Amino acid sequence: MEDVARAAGVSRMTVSRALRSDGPVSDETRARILKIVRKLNYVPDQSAGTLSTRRSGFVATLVPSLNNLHFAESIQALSEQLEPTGLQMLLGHTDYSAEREERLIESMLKRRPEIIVLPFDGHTPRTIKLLKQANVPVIEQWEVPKRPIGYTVGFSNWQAARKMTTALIERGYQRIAFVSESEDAWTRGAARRAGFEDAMQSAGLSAHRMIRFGKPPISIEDGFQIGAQYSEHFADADCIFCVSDAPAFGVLSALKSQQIRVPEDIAVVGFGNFEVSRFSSPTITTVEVDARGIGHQTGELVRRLLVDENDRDGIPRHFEIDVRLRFRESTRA
Amino acid sequence: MEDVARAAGVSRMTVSRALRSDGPVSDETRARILKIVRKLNYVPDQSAGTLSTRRSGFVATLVPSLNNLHFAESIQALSEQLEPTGLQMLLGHTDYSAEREERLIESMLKRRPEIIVLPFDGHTPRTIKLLKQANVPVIEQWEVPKRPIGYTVGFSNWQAARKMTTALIERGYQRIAFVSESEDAWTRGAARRAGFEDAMQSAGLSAHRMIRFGKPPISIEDGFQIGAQYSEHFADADCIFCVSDAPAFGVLSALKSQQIRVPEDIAVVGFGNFEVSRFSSPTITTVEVDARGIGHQTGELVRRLLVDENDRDGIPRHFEIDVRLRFRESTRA
DNA sequence: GATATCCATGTTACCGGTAACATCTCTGGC
DNA sequence: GCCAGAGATGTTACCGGTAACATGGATATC
Repeated sequence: MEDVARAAGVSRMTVSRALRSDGPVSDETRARILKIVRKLNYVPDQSAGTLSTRRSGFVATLVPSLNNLHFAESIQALSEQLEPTGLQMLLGHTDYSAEREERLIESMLKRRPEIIVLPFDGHTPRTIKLLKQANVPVIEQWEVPKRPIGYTVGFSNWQAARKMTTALIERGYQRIAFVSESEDAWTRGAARRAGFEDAMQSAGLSAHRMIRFGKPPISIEDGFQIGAQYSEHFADADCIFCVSDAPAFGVLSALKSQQIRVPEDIAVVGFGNFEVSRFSSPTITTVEVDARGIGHQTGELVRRLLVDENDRDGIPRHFEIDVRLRFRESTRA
Repeated sequence: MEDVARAAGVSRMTVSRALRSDGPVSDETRARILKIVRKLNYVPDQSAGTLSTRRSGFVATLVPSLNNLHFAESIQALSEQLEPTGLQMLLGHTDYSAEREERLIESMLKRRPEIIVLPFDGHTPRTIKLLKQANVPVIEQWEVPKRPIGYTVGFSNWQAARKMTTALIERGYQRIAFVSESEDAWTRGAARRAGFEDAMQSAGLSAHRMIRFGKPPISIEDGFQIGAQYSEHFADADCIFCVSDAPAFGVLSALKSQQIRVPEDIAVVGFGNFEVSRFSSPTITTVEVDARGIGHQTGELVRRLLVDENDRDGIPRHFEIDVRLRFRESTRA
C-alpha cells in the first residue's frame, strides 16, 4: 500500500479511501490510484482491515454434512446471496456430532464472524454458552428449536412427519412402519420419528414397527439392506415411511428385486423430495422441503442484519419454510 | 488479552506464549493462564495473529458446484484432513463459470490464503496471472491441465472416457450415442466427450450420435427428457453413454416408461459411480471415480506443504487418482 | 567463586490497514 | 473583502496479536 501511495504521490490514507467505494476522494485521484493498484497488482490485506474496522466480513456457517443434497443446495443458495454483499462464508460440517460442532464454533470464533449460521440438531451446553457470548447474531436452520438462541429459518420436522402420517392414515393405511437412523438422538430424523408416532397414536394406531438402521445420514444402501429383510420387518405392514428419500429408494429397489409390488403389496414413502424420487419407478411419495428456500431466506436475513442499514426494523425472529406433501405412484390414491 | 495478563500477573507476551502449544512457559504459569482464559471466556483474535505472523491459516478452496456428490465428498474429505492441522477452509463455488472463479479468487486473495485449491475447468488469463502472483502453492483438481500452474490431483477424463468407450466397443457395441451438456466449453464433460470421439474414430466407428442438452451440471431430469425422445435420438443406436450417472439414470427411467428394454434393446452407461447407479434397475454400468480420494490426497499434499516440516522433500507435482470401469446390468456381458 | 548457559519472562516495535481528527483550499454569501 | 462551510487530503494513533531481542535468576562447570 505504501508503494501505491508513493507512486501516486499521495498518502496511504488516500489510497485506502480510494479503494473503498464510499471514501471522499476526487474522481481524478481515485482513477489514478486504481490504475496504479492494477499495475502493481496490489491486493489489500483484509485481516489488517478487519483488525482496524472490527468487521471481519465473515459469515460462519455450519451444516451437518455436505453429501446430502438438501444441505448442499441451501449452502449454495446462501453463498449466492452473499456474493454481492462482499461477505465471505466460513464453512464447516459437523458430521452430525455436537462435539464436532462445538470445536468448529470455537475455532471459527477466532475469526470474529459477524454472524453465525448453523443447523439445529441439539447443541452442547458449551456451544450454547459460546454462541451467546459471541455477541453476534445467531441463525438456527432447518429444525426449529423450542428455545432458539437468536433467529430461526426452518420448519418443524415433527409437524411435517405428522402431517404426512395423518394423510397416509386418511388414505387407508393403518400398519405403517417407520425407517430411521440408529443414532439420531437430536437430529431432524428423531423429530420426524416423534411426529410419526404422535400421529399414529392420535389415530389410535400402534406405532411399533420402528426400524432403526444405519448411521446418519442414512443412505440408499442402508435402505436396500432394510428392504432386503422384507419378511422380517414388513410382513404385516401396509406402508413403509422412510426418514429420507435415500433409504426409500433403497427399500424400493430391494422390494423390486423380491418381486414385491409397490404400491399394490405395500406402499413406500420418503422425505425430502430428492430428484431421484421423481424418476424412480414407481415414483416415490414424499415430503417436499424447500432447501434452497432455507439458504435464500437465511441470506436475506443476513443482508438485513448486516448490510442494509435502512431495513433493520421489525425483523421477525422466525422464518417458516414451506413443506408440502407430494403423493406419487408409490402410494395408492 | 490485556485483561488475562493482568489477572494472571504476567505480561501479554506470556499469555500469548501460553496459548500456543510451543512457547517456552513454565507449566505452572501456563496452567494458571489457561484457567483465567477459560474463566474470562477469552477468545484470541486470529486476524491480529495473522497480521503479525503472516500466516493466515486459510486454505482457499473452490469447487464447480456443491450439489454434485462428487465435489461435496471431495470437499468433505479435504476438510476432515484439515481439521487436526488447525487450517481452515475458505470455500467458494464457481458454478462452472470462469468469470465467477476469477472474482472468487480475487476476493479470497485478500484473506492471504496459504494455499489455493481449485478445479481445473479452464481459467481466465487474469485468473492465471492472479494465481501465479499470489506466490502461494496452487493445487488443481479433477481434470489434469496440460500446463499445470502448480500441483495437480486428479485424472484424465479424456482417457477415462476413452477407456470405457473402447471397452464398450470390445463388447460389441458399435453405434454408441454420447449424451453431454450443451455449454461445457472447458469442463470435464468436454474432455470426456473428446475421449469418446477419439476412441470411436480409432476403432473406425462414427461418432455422430452426439446429444447435447442441459446446462452443467446435467441432471436426472435432463436425462429423462433426452430419453423421452428415444426414436429421435437413439432409433439406430445400440448404446447410450452419458457424461454422468445422473442423466444416465434419467434416460433409463424414460426408456422404462416407453417399454424399451435395457440392455436388450439398448445399453445405458454413466460416469461417476453415484450411489443411485448401484441401486437402479437395471444397475448402471459406469466409470468409478474416487472422489473422496481426491479430497484425501489433496489434504495430504496440503499437510506436506504447510504443516509437516520434515516431509517437504521430493513432493511429486502430480497425484493420479484411480479410475475403474464398473460393468453392471445396463450393458450386456 | 567467577563465568557460561539456559530457561522463564518482559520490552519494544511492527504487521497493514483505518478511525478520528487536523489541515488546507476552494466556493459562495453578504 | 471577509468568513462560513464543504470537500479533498494528510497526520497520528490504534486495532490485537507476535517477532526479536533484552533481562534476570537459577543452575552447571571448572
